[in-house]
Parts: sequence; structure tokens; C-alpha cells
Amino acid sequence: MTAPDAADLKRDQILAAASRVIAERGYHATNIADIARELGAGHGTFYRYFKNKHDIAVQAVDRAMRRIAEALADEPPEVATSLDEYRAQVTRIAHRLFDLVIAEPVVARLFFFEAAAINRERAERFHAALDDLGSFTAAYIRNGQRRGFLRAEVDPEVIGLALNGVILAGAARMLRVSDPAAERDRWVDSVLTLMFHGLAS
Amino acid sequence: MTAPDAADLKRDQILAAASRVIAERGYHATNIADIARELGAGHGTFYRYFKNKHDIAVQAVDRAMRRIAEALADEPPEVATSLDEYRAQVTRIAHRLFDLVIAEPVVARLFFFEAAAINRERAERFHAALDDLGSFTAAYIRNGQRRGFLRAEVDPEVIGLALNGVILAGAARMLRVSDPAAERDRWVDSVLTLMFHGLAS
DNA sequence: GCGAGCAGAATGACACGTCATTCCGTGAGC
DNA sequence: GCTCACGGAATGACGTGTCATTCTGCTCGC
Repeated sequence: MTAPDAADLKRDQILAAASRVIAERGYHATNIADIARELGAGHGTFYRYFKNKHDIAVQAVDRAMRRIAEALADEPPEVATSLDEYRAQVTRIAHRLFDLVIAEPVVARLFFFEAAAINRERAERFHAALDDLGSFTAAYIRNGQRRGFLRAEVDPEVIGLALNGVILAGAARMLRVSDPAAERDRWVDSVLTLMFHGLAS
Repeated sequence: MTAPDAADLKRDQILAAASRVIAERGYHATNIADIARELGAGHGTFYRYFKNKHDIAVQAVDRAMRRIAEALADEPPEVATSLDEYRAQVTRIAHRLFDLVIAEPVVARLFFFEAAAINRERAERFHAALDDLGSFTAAYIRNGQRRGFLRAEVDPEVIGLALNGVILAGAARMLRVSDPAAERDRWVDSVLTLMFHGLAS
């Protein structure tokens, strides 16, 4: 192993340890000694690889954000040509996202809870990321409106942001129940019905 | 003015100052000196009325929670007998809640952003409060299902929590735009359409 | 192969800054 | 004069970050 590789590995180990501790305790209740203990290393080692506490938290959160963004790739908004295709797309996206929450709770906790918690600037950045996600969803709505399979009278931007809220609520739920896979299925069923057909009987 | 009244007034003034500062800066970035400055008082005065920083934040947040809960009173879940009545109820609730967010941004910020931020125990309490709100909404869904005007196949608990997510997303939005009243109207229109009739055309 | 020297990684004691909380002198009201 | 509320300086706890020291692995010369 060459020196750059060994340093990268060490850096990743520290970042993973920090991610676990911050996800578990929250950023503000985490201190450097906690991270060092989780790593099984000395306190000052940390500063060889990261500038300070803020730096590592930002990097942990940004990595979690990238991980979430990956889960949303491969589903281009303009390809669905019918309600069934769009519904299948939403089903895949929902499963992928909720499965990520279940499989990688540290990533989920960092994204959904800690990303806004570090300071005000990071909260704004998190909200901007949610706005991007909402705009991404709005692009699907507009595609469906253009092709005629989604209703024209709703505001795509509002629906995009509202569905963000549903995702956040679902993810928070899935992080807290004893059988997250069953909870995911309950959510996907009911939320898709709500989303496409509404509550009116 | 009697001594208890004067002390209560002073206490309320401190609590209001703290609420403003915490809502503006966030709990963790707020210090006692900031609150004292906002109040135009000495630093140590604070401790004559509140135990410590945590105590005042908890009281500010709990007061905001009570304020939100008041906005939801007077809409009993079992009274709607038709879709139109329920829709009117939801419209009133949505307006009342979003109008509160617009009129009292300090209350809204404390509830939606700071309630979970203080520490882990308070985050759990916030989630429990959201669960209660979700259960309250689920009671409306069950009433509609029982009476036949809402579809039977959705899970009321899931829908209750999902609509929580929509409320949170809407509130966050309304706290950030330049014309919140216009944004509220956009939201109420589209979200009610989504909620009752879905997106399918 | 062994030992010495070197470079860089690791460590943890310590310095420092911050801020929550306490304390005490002062002034106002009774 | 006495009591109590107040203001702000003082205090001490705590966490972050620094740096002197030690450790370890590698290379080179004998």
C-alpha cells in the first residue's frame, strides 16, 4: 500500500467513525474525544486528517447527501409516457429511498436529522437540497401534465415540496420502528394511492 | 401591581426575548448574553427566573407547542358526515395552521425547527408530538372511512403521518418566501386536490 | 543481517477560549 | 435601616485545538 492510499484509508476510517457517532448522538452532543474513542485512536490523530470538528461533520453530511442523490439517479423525469409507467417509476424510487434508509441508517440520520443541525448556514444548505429534490419531483409532474396523464390544475412546485415532506416523514418513521420493511410496504401502498387517486371514495 | 404579577410579567418578558433569539439564531448558537441583550437587562437576572439555558429553551418550545395545539382545537374528527364537510374542515385547519405560521413566525420556528434541536430527549418528544398529530389526522380518516366518503383501502396511520410531512414542508416554505399569503393559497389549493383526488387525470 | 538515523504518524498533556452560571456590590422601594 | 432585585464582573467547567514528545517503519551503511 502506498502512502497516499494508507492516508486515504485512515481518513475514511475516521470519517466512518465520526459518521456513526454523530448519527447516534447528534452533532452538538458529539465531541472529538467520542470520535477518537470510537476509532480506537488518539485524539490528536483526528487533526492530522481533518481541520476541525465542523469540517468533519460537513464532510460526513455531504457524503450522506451524495449517497441519497445516488439513490435517485437513473430515473429521468421525462421518460414516463403513461400513468402506469410513472407509477412504476415512483414505486421504484420510493423503494430505493426507503430501502436505503433501512439498510444505511447512519446515512439516513445524517441526511434527515443532522444536515440541518450543525449551524444556520448548513440548515439553509439542507433546505436548498430539499428544494432541488422538490424541483426534481416537479419535473416529473410537469412531464405527466404535458403528456396528459396527470391533472393539469395542480402546481408542480407545491406538489414536489409536499412530496418531500412525505418522504421525510416516511424516513423518520422507518428509522424508529421495529419492522422497517413492513412499515415501508405500508407506506408505499397507502402513499401511492393517496398520490395518484386521493382519499375520496 | 402585586409582586407575583410583576414577577410573572418579568418572566414572560424574558421568555419572549429568549423565544425571539432562539428562533432567530437557533438554540445552539444562542447564548445567555444574547438573551440578556435582547431583553435590555443584566445577564444574571436571567437566573432569577429560569433555572438555566436548557430550562428556558424547553419552556419556549413547550409554549410554542401549546400554541400550535390551540390552532387545531375546535375541529372534532367525528363531525364531518360528507366529503364536502370534511374538505371544508381540512381547509379551515390548513388555513388556521398556515396563518399561524405567517402571523407568528417565532412560534413556528420554535416548533418546527428548534423543538427537536435542543437534545436527543427533546427530539424524541417532538417526534412523539408529531405522532400525536398524525393520530389526530388518522381519526379524521377513519371517520371518513366509516361513513363511506373516504376510500377504505388506505392506512389511516400512514396517511396521518404523511400529511404531517406535508404540513412541515408547507410551514418551512411559508417561513422562507417573500409573499407567504400567496404561497399559502397555492399550497392549500394544490394540496387539497392532491389529498382528495390525487394526481391522476 | 543489524543497527543507526530519519521522517512522519500518533499520542495525550496542556493551553486556550468560550460561555453557562454564580457571586457580590449597589441602588431602589418600603 | 432592611430587603430584594439587578447588573455585570468573576469563576470554573468543558471542549477544542496545539504541540512537544514518543513511536514506528523504512532506508542506508557497515
